Amino acid sequence: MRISGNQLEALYRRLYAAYGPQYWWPADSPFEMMVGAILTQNTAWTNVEQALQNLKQSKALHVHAIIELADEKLAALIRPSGYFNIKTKRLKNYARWFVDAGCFRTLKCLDDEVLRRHLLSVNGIGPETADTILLYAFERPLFVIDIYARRLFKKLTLISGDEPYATLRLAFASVLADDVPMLQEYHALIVRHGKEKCSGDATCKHCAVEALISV
DNA sequence: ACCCAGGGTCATA
DNA sequence: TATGACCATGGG
Repeated sequence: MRISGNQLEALYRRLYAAYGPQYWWPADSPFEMMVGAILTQNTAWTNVEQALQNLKQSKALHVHAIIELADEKLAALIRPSGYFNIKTKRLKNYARWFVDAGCFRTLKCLDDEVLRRHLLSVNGIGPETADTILLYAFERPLFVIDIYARRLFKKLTLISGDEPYATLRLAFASVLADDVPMLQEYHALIVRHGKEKCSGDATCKHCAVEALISV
């Protein structure tokens, strides 16, 4: 694994030039963002949109509604997002933790690493979900390593792709600027790029981004 | 019909 | 520490 700040900045500029700003995370509130982060685990976002829409229509997209709603009712609402029984438990675990921890008013005052540990203590919140919540709901500076990031950096031969999450996280953290808007945009662009298909002609954005990076 | 998607937990060795 | 099974819908 050999990652340099210059390479990461060059890649960011190339992604931004190709796709422009993505305006992530798509959510009307921080709490909706956190719910979406759990629902999208190993699931296509289009499925999550359906589930979020169901929750909105039932006025259930609120901490207390999640806590009070019967498991069967909640599971039925989030059904389109898949793994609905597991995700029902995870949403409830998270909502209870969030209230017990004092909601945003208290949580936003915690140090980055303390808050991260706290998030990871919730059953159902792993490193990726915790980091997306930290970056987009709590606006903490960090680089999210998801499946798209692994694929892209592997393709660019900057990583092997099977490094543990902690290894990649520390490697990126040591090299990237603590620029929250940039880091939010960076992750969004990587996902956007991952979904983009090759157009087949010379104007292909996908191929332009993946061309060799000269530092 | 098959494959995978904006992961994480738990049991096993 | 490191694999493997499991969870489940919807779109290509």
